[in-house]
Amino acid sequence: MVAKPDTVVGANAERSRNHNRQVVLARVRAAGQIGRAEIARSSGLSTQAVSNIIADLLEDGMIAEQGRRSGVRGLPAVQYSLNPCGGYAFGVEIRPDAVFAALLDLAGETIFSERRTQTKHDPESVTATIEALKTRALEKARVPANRVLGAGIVLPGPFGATGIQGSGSELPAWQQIDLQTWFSEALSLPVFVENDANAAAMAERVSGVAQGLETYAFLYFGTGLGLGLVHQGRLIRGAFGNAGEIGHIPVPSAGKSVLLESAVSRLSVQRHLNAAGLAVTSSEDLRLLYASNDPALAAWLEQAAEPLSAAITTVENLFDPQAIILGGAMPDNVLDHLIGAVTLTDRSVARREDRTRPRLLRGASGRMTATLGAAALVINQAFTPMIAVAQ
Amino acid sequence: MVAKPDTVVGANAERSRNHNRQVVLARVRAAGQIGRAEIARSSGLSTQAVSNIIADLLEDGMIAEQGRRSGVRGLPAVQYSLNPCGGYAFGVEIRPDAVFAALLDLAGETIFSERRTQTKHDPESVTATIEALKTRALEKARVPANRVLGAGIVLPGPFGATGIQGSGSELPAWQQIDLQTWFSEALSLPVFVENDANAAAMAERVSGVAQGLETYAFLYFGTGLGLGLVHQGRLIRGAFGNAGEIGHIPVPSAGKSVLLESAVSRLSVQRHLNAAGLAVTSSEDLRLLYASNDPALAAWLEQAAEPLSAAITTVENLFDPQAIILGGAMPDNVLDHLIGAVTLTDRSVARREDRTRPRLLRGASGRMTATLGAAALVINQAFTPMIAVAQ
DNA sequence: TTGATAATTCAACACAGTTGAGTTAACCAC
DNA sequence: GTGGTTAACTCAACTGTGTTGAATTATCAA
Repeated sequence: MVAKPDTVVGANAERSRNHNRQVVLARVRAAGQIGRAEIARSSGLSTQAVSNIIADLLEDGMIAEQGRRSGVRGLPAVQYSLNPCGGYAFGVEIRPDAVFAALLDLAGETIFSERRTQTKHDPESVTATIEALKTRALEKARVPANRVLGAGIVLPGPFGATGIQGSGSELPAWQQIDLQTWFSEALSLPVFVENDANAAAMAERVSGVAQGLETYAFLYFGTGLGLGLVHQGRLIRGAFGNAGEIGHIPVPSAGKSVLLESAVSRLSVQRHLNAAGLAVTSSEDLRLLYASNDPALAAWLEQAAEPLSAAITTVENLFDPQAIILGGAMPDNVLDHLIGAVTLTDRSVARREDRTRPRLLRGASGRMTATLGAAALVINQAFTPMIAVAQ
Repeated sequence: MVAKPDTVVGANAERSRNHNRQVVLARVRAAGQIGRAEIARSSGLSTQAVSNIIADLLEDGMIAEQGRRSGVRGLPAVQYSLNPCGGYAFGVEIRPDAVFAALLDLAGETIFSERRTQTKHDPESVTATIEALKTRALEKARVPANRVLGAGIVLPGPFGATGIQGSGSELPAWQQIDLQTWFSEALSLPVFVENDANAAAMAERVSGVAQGLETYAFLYFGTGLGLGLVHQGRLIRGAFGNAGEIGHIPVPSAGKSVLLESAVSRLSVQRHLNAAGLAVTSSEDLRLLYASNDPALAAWLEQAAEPLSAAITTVENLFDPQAIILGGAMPDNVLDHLIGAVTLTDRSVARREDRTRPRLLRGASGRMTATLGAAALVINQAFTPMIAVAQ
């Protein structure tokens, strides 16, 4: 994030109402179908208050009536559920060579996505592409502009004090820019800026395998290796917005200590395969290579197991998540192999009797994870009540 | 924590007011001295609202008037500051052999502390000791019972679904108990239950070296080795309340991968010294041993540097804290040595130009850290606005 | 001395949630 | 079926809390 720390502010009528709308919306979303009285019970609001808010949300098209529930005594409760077309989120992922965009509805469904190659890297050119993509998305999906709740912008971290942080970036002009303000003005929308791993984590929560999870971690294969940490439905960004740089942690590998990234990452596997004379550029290449039982890839996977296991153990014990998700720029079959190859130690707080879910999951969103995640930031925000958060 | 997840609830007049009181109180505390208009500006409330709340807080004795500020144009602002005797927090640490208790005032000053040896370990006996300690604390410090804001109870984690989790604990009876309810009834106070590392982290925030920090980590030498994670002023507990089990992470040590706890912990140093024929039981023993340049201790410190450095690097990169604090059951000279021996890598998100603080700090609260932390949980809570948090 | 500046208060007001009584529609037992 | 029970829901009066804008006050600066 752009080091603009969330700031707690005071409550007033307007902010309270907003907060309560989000509380109600979150309950509707979590339940799928729910009646007003039940929302009231679980939210600490009176039925009357919930009734008023529900009327509001209905009028705004955010929810829809679903008939009455029967089978129990008493007046059957009118059920409500999310209205997917009640709001949309625009997501953008800026990569070195291209810009990806996606439009999601409230339910997290992708209703538009597109990739644009990007040769010019100055802020103005990239922004122009993004504006064009926004226009096109709304047109193709026939979504009125005022239904768009916000835009998420994803770019590889880590971030500096304001813009993107140096470290070999070819984009010095970006470093001077307050990204949130910049894009907010360009798109006339509330904007959320995030790194790829964090966004990917949110993507899984909004439409992937992390639905219903509140506390989990996402190990993201991207440029490097990142970890998105979600705690009680909120991203953990650290003091300077650079939490989750898991690629930089030391892990054991065949009797030596190495950086995780050097043993387990997209770059690592590519180097390894190159050394074996194999040119691999896309995830599809990797998928086919794995399917053909390539020995060089098998060797890489073999060496990756130990450091990856160590990293997983570390995350489990430091963060105690409900699950750890693996995803990003790796084909599903490779991810599945890695998940199978990880040694889960018993000496972990994640080892418990009352567990109902696997400790490791494969991400559902594939190659577009981070782009969907950009939009997911907006969706998630619509369901995350929090009085306060300046700007 | 006792796996009772914080739940966001709806806002109403009463909860909003409470929230706002805490927002104002937090501003007063952070500033030391501050006027109403300034609070209003920084909190998003109107001056009038702040005025009303300040009047409330004054009446409750939580703050005190401090004269007017001059030197600028306009009506001089009346300054307010915390009134230390406006509220007190009772903290209890339950150890296998003893019970520690402390009473802190609002400013975080310790105004009472005591240790009681505990031979009986059943819930009733321990609770009786705690009740006795509470009575004695209030008497000795001349604090009226209604000024006590709450009690913090600290016991070594990890916790199970309800009570303490097994793992060799001699206290099976505790496992069936909902600790928060149990102690809340016994002490007639709001109660916060936490593990030692988390409590220790809070102690530093309320009266130690973490004052003013919002996001940091505390490496706690206790029974094992724990990590208290504070993110934006709130503890990170993980999904099941067992985040921070850093003792279980694999780290490199002389070409092998070991668990951090086995190389860096109180138990580890004791075993090492025992093997060298040295009997060490207290921190004071260790302090003297270090002061006398004992070669066995030096050897232990030597071997601890590599694994500890790896752990520090891991925490920095996963969590991106403002600082990492070392403390707990180790004498200051040993902690200082360890801090000096850690290799801080440049390949860390913690390496930044705009840094004003050391990356590593020594905890200020010594041996009582966790006990003070128990009380600090209460104090911190009084300054942490959050609409919602069921029970 | 006078004007500018900024904190503070006052009083009317608006907003949102609460309360308690009353209504409605289903289930259940006879 | 009939009538009692249950629980969701609505209505209308009410309450608590923050906001607004004008008036007041105290200091600085020219």
